[in-house]
Amino acid sequence: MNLKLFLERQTSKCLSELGLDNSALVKQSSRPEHGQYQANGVMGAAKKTGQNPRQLASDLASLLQEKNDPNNFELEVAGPGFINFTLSGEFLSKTLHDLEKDPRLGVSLDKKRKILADYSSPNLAKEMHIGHLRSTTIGDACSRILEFLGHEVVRVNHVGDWGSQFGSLLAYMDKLSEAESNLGSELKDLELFYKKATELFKEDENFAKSAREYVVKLQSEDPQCMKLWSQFIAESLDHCQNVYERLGVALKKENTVAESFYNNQLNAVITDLESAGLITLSDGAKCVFLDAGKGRDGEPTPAIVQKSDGGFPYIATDLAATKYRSKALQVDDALYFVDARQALHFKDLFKIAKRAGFIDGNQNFVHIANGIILNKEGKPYKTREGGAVKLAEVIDESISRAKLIVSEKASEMPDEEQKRISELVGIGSIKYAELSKNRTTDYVFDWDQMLSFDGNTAPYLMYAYTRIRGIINNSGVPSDKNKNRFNLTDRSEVKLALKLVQFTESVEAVVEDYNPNLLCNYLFELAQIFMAFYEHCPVNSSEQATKESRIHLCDLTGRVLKKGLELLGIEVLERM
RNA sequence: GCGCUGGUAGCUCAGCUGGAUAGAGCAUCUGGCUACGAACCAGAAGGUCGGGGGUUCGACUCCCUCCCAGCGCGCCA
Repeated sequence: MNLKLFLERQTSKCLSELGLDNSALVKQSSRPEHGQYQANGVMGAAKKTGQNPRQLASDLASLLQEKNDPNNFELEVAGPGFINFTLSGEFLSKTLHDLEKDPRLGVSLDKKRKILADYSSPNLAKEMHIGHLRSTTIGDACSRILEFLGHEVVRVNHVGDWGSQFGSLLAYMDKLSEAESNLGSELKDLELFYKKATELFKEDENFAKSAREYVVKLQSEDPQCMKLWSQFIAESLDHCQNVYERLGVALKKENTVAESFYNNQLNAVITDLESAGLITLSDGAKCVFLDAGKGRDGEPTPAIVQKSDGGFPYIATDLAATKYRSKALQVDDALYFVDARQALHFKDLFKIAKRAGFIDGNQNFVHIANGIILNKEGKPYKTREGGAVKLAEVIDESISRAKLIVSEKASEMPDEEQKRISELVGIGSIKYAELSKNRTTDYVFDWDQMLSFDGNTAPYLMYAYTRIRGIINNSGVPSDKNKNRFNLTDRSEVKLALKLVQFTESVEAVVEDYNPNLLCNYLFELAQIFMAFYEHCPVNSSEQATKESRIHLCDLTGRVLKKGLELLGIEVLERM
């Protein structure tokens, strides 16, 4: 049961019986002295009708008492008109007992929707770097959570596999194959490959000429060119897939729908825009003028959907994608997990798509913007200039740092197990570092910070889990559920119990605006509360009834931690 | 020039549709391993929430203005 929702409904119902249609605005209390939940809506409601807020709060409290089982919670009217709720131990214990029997841990299913999640979406011309981490981890976590809530999630990796940037790469491949170099091994380091190709482009006239010709060949789908291109793309996709697998990201190759997939739909898109009367010809380019945008010169700026040379800029591809997602896939929602610099692009894109009838009014196409990762100087990494830390490198470094600690703290464990622990701790740390931050703010990349294993980090949560497993394994108590109710006597038991029943509140909060950091906050707080409980309340040395109640509390905490971390895409260990 | 983000403790960040005395982590200081696992716990210290106005019972949150930083704005993706 969602306690917050329960109290909100009860209170709002009573409020409306008093003739007021305001929401009760029930929230988790800001401080323990104010109970466990508080209703903030009374003051606003009183203001509307000119009543005395204290009086209204007190009337409302009486009505609430009357309509509810008096054994459920105590009420207190406080301050200018707050109502504070304190749940009874028995009510909490009962709620917890229900939670224990529920494989979904109190999280109910939503009305099912078909939701497309477009995330990661790297450019295949280059190796994945640190900048791709946000979209990838946030998109993945949100997808997992939406699935858990019962939605059909269509994962899409909209990779960049087309455009003029491939000219140099293909020309370089051509050059290498002529020189009979080992193309395969050259391609292993995509970053270096890209760098060499761009350098040649700058320095070598002939090469530059060849590169430009390859752009044309690519557009006309020249067979020899397409062969090289396919080889390159396959190599690059393998690289991405390798990163996803190492990171434990649920993207599969079959989730890839590359830009080139839409090539044969682009002309139709332009025709659609023309028949919708949206196209204006300007300097030979086909443009859509939107009311809002003004450029540097104060003139309205168009979105160019077809260049004067007949080529298509990426908004054309994206328009084709919205149409495809809407009409062919028939999604209810489409979430684009892409960095905030694209905000204007998506604003234009969705506006045009709506006007052209690609998206209908019931569909939500929305840009879930994430902040960008900055370098030490506080500047964004420029993809085109390179220099961004490779994602594969971050993974390697994190695992090797974890290895160092594991070999020190768990030297008695077999090498295989140490290796496995290092991997999960290393990967978990990276993902948690990313997910626990607010999605929208930019942050400076720092090795030590991202790969820290102390405090509010993945290892802390994983460690809490191993402590729980340790207790349970030593307890000798069989893990059959449906036991008696919890016996919550110590304050730290009550705190833990309350936190556990709030799991559903945090999961639901995430999808309200796609903020996985809210779940991270919750899990960290849960682990902290558990740690305090662990210090205060002996489990296995307590007398039988207390021991059993506490074992169940531990077990439930473990289940919530495991589930929560799983929703973030992080695995737990039995010991570490 | 216009637009979009953001500015909270020494550092990195939370702060949930306006709610009660602004919270964590790291770093610093003090205490705790013959103890269900010290990747931990208990405690201390640390703040004009960028500045200034305004709205109201109440503002980190909403409005205005200014300052600072980053990003975006006609043929790159």
